[in-house]
Amino acid sequence: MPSVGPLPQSFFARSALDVARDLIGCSFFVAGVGGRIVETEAYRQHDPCCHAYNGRTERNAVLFGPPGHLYVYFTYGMHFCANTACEEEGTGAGVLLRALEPATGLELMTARRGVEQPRLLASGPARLAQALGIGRAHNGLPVWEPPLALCPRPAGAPAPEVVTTARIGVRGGDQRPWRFVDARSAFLSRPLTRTPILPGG
DNA sequence: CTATAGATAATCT
DNA sequence: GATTATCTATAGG
Repeated sequence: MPSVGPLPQSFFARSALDVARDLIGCSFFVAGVGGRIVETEAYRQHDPCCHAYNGRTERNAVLFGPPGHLYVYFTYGMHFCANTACEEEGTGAGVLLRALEPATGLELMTARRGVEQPRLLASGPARLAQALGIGRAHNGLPVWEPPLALCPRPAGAPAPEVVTTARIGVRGGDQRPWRFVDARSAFLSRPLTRTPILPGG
């Protein structure tokens, strides 16, 4: 019998690289609003681009906590972004949720975002957070309990073609191939044609 | 199509 | 005081 429940905590107790890759094609919902994940980025503790690189602080504490809890941060004076904490407790690693294909709650997402085109609803980490209504109140919540839900790809749904590129907007223009995308998705924050495919990941 | 400026405030040095 | 895992609007080719 196929499992139909949410992803268990053990899913996140692995390398952020593996989690980021395996999250492509899964679905994420906040209070029933969400869709299919098409873009993620991995951040590991000893990578200078990771918020946990300089050690634990009040802001990044969730990254060092148990895996599978949501790390929400505020940046540029106006944007929230959401990650799932990964690897074992005490390790500062996570996966940034960068884009999803809207599936449920289209009307609410449209109202929150103030745009009409489905392409612009959740194609980018701050857009995704705004569309799903993610804010400080969600920081630290486990993703397998309401109001959050992170569900595996339905049995029978085709496996996505996952491709890796450099991460977007990171300091130093770091070129590690730690961005994971569904190569056939039309809902990426940046098209693959402008983000050269890198080997490995 | 690409490039760049401006918004705007928590966080960290 | 500097920086920021971004987004939008606008200007230019």
